[in-house]
Amino acid sequence: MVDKTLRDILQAHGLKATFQRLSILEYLMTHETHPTAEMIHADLSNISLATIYNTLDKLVDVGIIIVIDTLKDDKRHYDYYGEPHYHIINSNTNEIIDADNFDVAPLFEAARQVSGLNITGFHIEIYGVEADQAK
Amino acid sequence: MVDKTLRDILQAHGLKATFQRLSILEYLMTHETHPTAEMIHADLSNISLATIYNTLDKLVDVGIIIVIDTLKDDKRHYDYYGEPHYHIINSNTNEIIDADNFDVAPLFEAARQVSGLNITGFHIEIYGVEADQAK
DNA sequence: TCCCTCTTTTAGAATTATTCTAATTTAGTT
DNA sequence: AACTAAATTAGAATAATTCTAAAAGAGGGA
Repeated sequence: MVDKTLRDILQAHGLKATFQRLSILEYLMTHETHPTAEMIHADLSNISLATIYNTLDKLVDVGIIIVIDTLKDDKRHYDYYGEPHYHIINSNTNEIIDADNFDVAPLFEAARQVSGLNITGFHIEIYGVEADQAK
Repeated sequence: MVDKTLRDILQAHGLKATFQRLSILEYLMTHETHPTAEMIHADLSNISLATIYNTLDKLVDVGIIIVIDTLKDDKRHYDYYGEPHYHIINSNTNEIIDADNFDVAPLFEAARQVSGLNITGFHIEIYGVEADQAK
């Protein structure tokens, strides 16, 4: 049934449900680690690195996952994006916290007013430091 | 006097005011193109590419400029960040629009509540498509 | 169920943006 | 004017990501 759900998610986005895609999607849905391609490859070592990259690209294209590439390590991190959310990044540790306690509707409206575009998505990263070393 | 202001900006952030840094900072302040290191190097060809990268890193570190690396071209784009603002990205054209008609204070407060961190900055990118091709 | 076709996967090579190195120059101070 | 730590530089090195072209697999139709 997990498998069924995963198939449904892929097919709803027009992607064939291959073993590799099911594995990678499940991995992203069950890990809160915001992994890189290499990290996924280390755990799913029976899937080639090229396929990891190909699949991640596809999942990003259809909007199932998103990329975080603002970390200091210069690698792309991936995040399952079932529910839209924003990220809080601890600049001391590079830890990424998922959060959704903010309504983006007013921001969308502001962006629409400025640009005239139909808004399709967002990426928000908030940076912070541990409170006792703020200054 | 422009030069004076540029020196002041650099020195206020603890950076020596070299010819190269003055040139690159002025370039970023006077171009709305959100250029890459290569684009800057193409225009300021008397400055070595290594120095362009070094200088951009320094300017990012002290917060004078920010990086946009969510574009499809897989290159880092840089943006003078004199006044905090957010970005609206036209997914059809990759055009980046600077906007500031949104108060981030409530978002900062939400992030502080979730994380307990002292919030130091933000990165917001809103994606959109031209209205007549939204669906 | 069994083809058929188009898509996906794969290993390894290739690419290229960015970083590193070590030598030279420079900014800012004494 | 001299000093010293910091900055610049050319070119080599790195490594994340992309490409290639051959093999395997998914899913629809008969």
